[in-house]
Amino acid sequence: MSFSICVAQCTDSLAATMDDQARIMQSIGGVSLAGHSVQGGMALPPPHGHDGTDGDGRKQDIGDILHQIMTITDQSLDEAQAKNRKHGLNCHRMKPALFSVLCEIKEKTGLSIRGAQEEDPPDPQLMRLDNMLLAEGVAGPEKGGGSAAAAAAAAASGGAGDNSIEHSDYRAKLTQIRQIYHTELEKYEQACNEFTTHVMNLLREQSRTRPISPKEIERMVGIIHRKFSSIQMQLKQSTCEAVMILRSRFLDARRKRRNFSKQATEILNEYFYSHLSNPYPSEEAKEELAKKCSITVSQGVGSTITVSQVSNWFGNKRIRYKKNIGKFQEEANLYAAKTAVNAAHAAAAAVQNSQANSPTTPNSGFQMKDEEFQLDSAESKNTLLTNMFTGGYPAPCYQSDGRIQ
DNA sequence: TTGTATGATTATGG
DNA sequence: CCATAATCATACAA
Repeated sequence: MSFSICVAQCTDSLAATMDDQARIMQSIGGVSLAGHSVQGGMALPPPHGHDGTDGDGRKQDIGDILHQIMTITDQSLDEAQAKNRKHGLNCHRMKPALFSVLCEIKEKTGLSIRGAQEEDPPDPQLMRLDNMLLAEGVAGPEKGGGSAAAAAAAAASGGAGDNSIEHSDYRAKLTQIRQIYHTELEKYEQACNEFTTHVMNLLREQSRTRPISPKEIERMVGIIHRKFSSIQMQLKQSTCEAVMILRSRFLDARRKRRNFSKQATEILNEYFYSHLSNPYPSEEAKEELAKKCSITVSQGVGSTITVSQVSNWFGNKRIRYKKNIGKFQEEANLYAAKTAVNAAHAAAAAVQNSQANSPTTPNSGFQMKDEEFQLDSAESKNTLLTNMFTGGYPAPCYQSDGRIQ
């Protein structure tokens, strides 16, 4: 959004408003510029202390003055040109009288103008935008905003609180948006003030020639402020859009799956199968696993792995292992062998042995929560074969109460 | 192109 | 809040 355009818009409409005023004065004042007639109700007051002998000439006189005033208004007070005429006007003997007349007219017309647009209910959309910006941490206080945004993002993503990489990325972008928003807002504020002062000066200047009540200046200021706040609303709107886009991209990125590296999977599997009887790593264990996975992957292409990802992995692994132990048997044996090697530093012969029928071979089942999850050793040995024939799952025997036999 | 593997999300329960 | 189960959506192999 171009700032200068906004100002231009504002200026335009302001000019239009002033134009309107001039027109209103012209039409309501009921004075034809030729000075031929003065309409009924709005008749000019009789000149003080004078009889009407030279009425025609005076009417002409007044008409001239009015004409000059109108011209000044219409010409927006071109300084150099109008100075002399203005001076002349100000010193004119009829000036005070005319001024009071104009004031009176103004008083009457001003009421209807003011009455027409007094109501100014807080725009519901603006409030919505404000609320959203506040909630997203764009409009809030300085550093609290960042954490508020993080909290909002965490809440939106289901509470996975600590995937720092993507989070910091998100936060950085949000901060950027935030900064832009604030600088723009400040610019608008400043421009609004400048413009208001300018207009007020202008009006004050004009008020020496034509009657402008403080109420009217107030009204004008109100108009300007409304204009600027509508511009601000555009800014807020586009900021909201930016935040939404950022967030959806953030969530999309999270949703977009990237497989873990070979090493990471290996580490996780190692832990899983070596703790098969209780595959629930503690918080610390998860942290350690996440760190280990991230380290081994750091020189590669993959991203780092977070604690919540480790949790996801174990959650998926448990359920999938449980659902089809047969499918994981080979893998289980492999990792069992691996851990055996790692733990005991055994000789190659020992490895062969353990692969065949070591006690560490995970056919002993594990405890899932409260449910006992046991597999018959006979069945276990035949699973691969079973799969080859059935091509499907070896019928996990769910009982009516949901337990697995 | 299709089926499977897999990481992430959602719904539900304690 | 954590676990399971179901489901989504993509990566990847065949």
